[in-house]
Order: sequence, then structure tokens, then C-alpha cells
Amino acid sequence: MIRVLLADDHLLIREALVLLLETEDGIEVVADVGRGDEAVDRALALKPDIAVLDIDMPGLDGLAAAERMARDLPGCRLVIVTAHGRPGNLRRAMAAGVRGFLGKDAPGARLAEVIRQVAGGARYIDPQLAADALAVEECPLTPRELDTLRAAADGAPVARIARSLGLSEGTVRNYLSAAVTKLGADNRHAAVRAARDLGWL
Amino acid sequence: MIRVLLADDHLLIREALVLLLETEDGIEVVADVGRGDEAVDRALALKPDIAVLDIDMPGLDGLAAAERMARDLPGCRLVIVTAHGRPGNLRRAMAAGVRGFLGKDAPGARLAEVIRQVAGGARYIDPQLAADALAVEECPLTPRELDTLRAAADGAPVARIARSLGLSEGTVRNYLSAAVTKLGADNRHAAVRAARDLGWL
DNA sequence: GGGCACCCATGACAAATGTCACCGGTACTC
DNA sequence: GAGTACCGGTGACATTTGTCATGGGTGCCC
Repeated sequence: MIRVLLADDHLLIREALVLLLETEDGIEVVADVGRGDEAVDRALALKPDIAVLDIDMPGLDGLAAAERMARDLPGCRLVIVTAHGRPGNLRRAMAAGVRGFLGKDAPGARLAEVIRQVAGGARYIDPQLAADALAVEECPLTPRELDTLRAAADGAPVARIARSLGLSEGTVRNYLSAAVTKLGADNRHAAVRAARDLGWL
Repeated sequence: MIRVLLADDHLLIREALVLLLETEDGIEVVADVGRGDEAVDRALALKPDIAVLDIDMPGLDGLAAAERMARDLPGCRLVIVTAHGRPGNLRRAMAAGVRGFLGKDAPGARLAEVIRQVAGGARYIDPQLAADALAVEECPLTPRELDTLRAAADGAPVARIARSLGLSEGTVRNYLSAAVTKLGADNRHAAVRAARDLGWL
């Protein structure tokens, strides 16, 4: 019997997924939680074979939870199920040691199949998402450029960005200008959108 | 037997929800689809008692689908299930004649309960979302201000906005300036975020 | 050591943006 | 008819921005 912990922030979805997994032979859902930090706590207590994590969650997102669990609970194998198949998410998940990654538009039977495969030691990456991730080149932005872009993401003026990063305004403008040029955007706000779409933010 | 049509763009979620509803007595899922336009087509063909619609969908979003179905299929009662309980969405749903509105963080049993209530002629609005919607004052922006704000949402420069709306650049700047002032934002990009958060965009 | 990438900064200039006053026109209400 | 709200526009101005050249500093690799 494969013991599964399921984490998704929407109760309705979580209950439905539990029901779906319970109809599968050999799979038992030992816990279901709605927060990333709670997922880590429960996993430490219950030591499930597999943790199935959504990315969008309060407290700690699914990827951060995966990173912690990979460190503190190496016996537990990780599967990410997400609505947002951004290349950056996939990359980050792979870096965290996640062994299964699939989108929410996969058929239900596939989730069970992936859980079995991963429990057996194999890996499974959604082919569509993998192709997208490989098609997108590496992020050309330097760490500092990413910082300034992130700080600009909510429409803050340069002065506030400079203060929040402890930089001079001129420096911030230089970084933003470089980011805008590299991304081929009209201005920094379009650059923020572009970077986010490519999963670089 | 209540005949239900279910629309959600994520196959995994949809299958799980079908399973959840099928465990309920007196409810039968007669069709499940992943696109808003498809939902309308299938509903016209099958004439279900209830249509359960997600908002985020390709083709036609759940609210637009609800508006069409309310017009073309008055016998079919509408329930919206969404992850994004923005006040604007709720308002638009009510205007379209939707009779049930609940978040995806509701418990599974509630969905079945709401379907039964709505099939019986009652209404059900998620109390939390209803409170949020009532707490937010009416949108103070004029239609034209909303247009320009929408056109500015992707970071387009004023010149492109003016062209796309057939206005002079000065006029566009005036509308944007008014919107920024009314929303108390630092600039139009922050204004876009603010308006979107309040469900006005 | 030289080359290179990155970090942080300054100064200067052009372009875009935000703000204001003010114009006329339409439509609706009191 | 007066008042009000919205639409569309112009012109002017200050501020914010994007861009460029240029500087010095660090750390890494060949």
C-alpha cells in the first residue's frame, strides 16, 4: 500500500482528489492539508511514501515545501501537481529533487499512475511542460536585475525600489534598463509581465 | 434526479468533481466539458437542470458562458464555482442571473447541497464572498477610464493605447491620470493592480 | 597578469508620463 | 434654463523614466 499525503489549498478540490485516489487500488491517502507548512509538519509526523503538492498554497508554497521535505525527509518522494506549468516552476521543482510533475489538465488516471511510478523509483514529467521548459532558453538576467524587476513588479516608482534595495536611483534605473533591453520589452512593466510568463520571476 | 452539466478547464479537477458528485444521491452528471463555449453548446443540446461553471476557462470564461445560457436557456439554473472570489466576479454573476456562487475552498458536501437548493429554486451565495463584495464600495471609474486602464494593463505605452482606442494621447493621459487619482495609486501600473484586486477590471 | 562578468555608482540627456487649467459638445435631471 | 456628469481635445509644465557613457570595485578563470 502506497501511503500518500495530499496538499492543495482548495478544500473542494482536495476532497475530490482524495475520493479519486481512494478508488485506486494500492493507494491510501493518509493525510490531506491545505497549507504548505502544514504539509511539512504532517509529513514529518506521518512519514508518507509520497507527497502530492499543489504549488499555490498559503503559508509555504508547494515548491518551498518540496525543498524542505527533500532536505528533512529524504525517504518521502515528491510529486507536484499544478495549474501553472511555468517553465521556472518546473526548473525549481527539479532542482528540489521532485520526481513527478504534472499539470491539472492531465487525466485523473494519470495521477494514480504517476504516484505508482514514482513510488517505484521512476520519474515522470509532463511531456508538454517539459517541452515548454526546454524550449525556453535560460534566463539571461543577472541576480540583481531580477531583484530590481521583482521590486518593480507592483508598480512601485524607482525611488521606492531604490530605498527597498538600498541602492541609488541611478543604479536601479540602470538595472531596469538592462532587463528591459534583454527582454525586448517596451518598458519595465511589460518586462515584468514577460519575465513572469517565462517563469523567471 | 437532478441533471448536471459540469465545466472546469482542468481535466484532473473535473474528473475528481464528477466522482464526488456521483457519490451523491439524486445528482447525475450528464456532461463535463473544459471550455466555456463548449459548455453553452452542450447545455443547449442536453438541457440540464443545473450548470456548474468554473470562471477560468478558455474559449469563453464561466461568467460569459453564464450570461449566454441565462439568455438562451432560461430553464437551466446556474452555479459558479471559482478559486477567485473577486467582488467584481460575484457582481457580474449576480447580474447574469446566477443562483449559486461558491469558492473552491468550500467543503465538498456543500457543492452537492447547493446544487440541490438551487435546483429547488433557492439561491446560495458564499457568505464570505458576499461579505467581501458588500464591503467594497462601487467602482468610481467612468467607462472610458476603465477602457484606458484595461488597455494599459499589459504595460503598453500611451501612444499605443491612444491608437488602439482611437483617442489622442493627451486624452488618454487625462483618463489615466483621473483613474490613478481616484484609486490613490502611485502610477497607472499600480492603478491597474488595484483595480484588478477589487474586481473592477 | 589579462580578460571577463558582475556589482554599484554618477552625470547627462531625451523621451515618456503625470498633472493642471481650460475649451467645446452631448445628455440627463431638477 | 441651470446644473451636473461624461466625452474628447489642447497646451503647458514638472516629474519620472529610459538610455548612454564612464568610472572603480570584486571575484573568477585561463
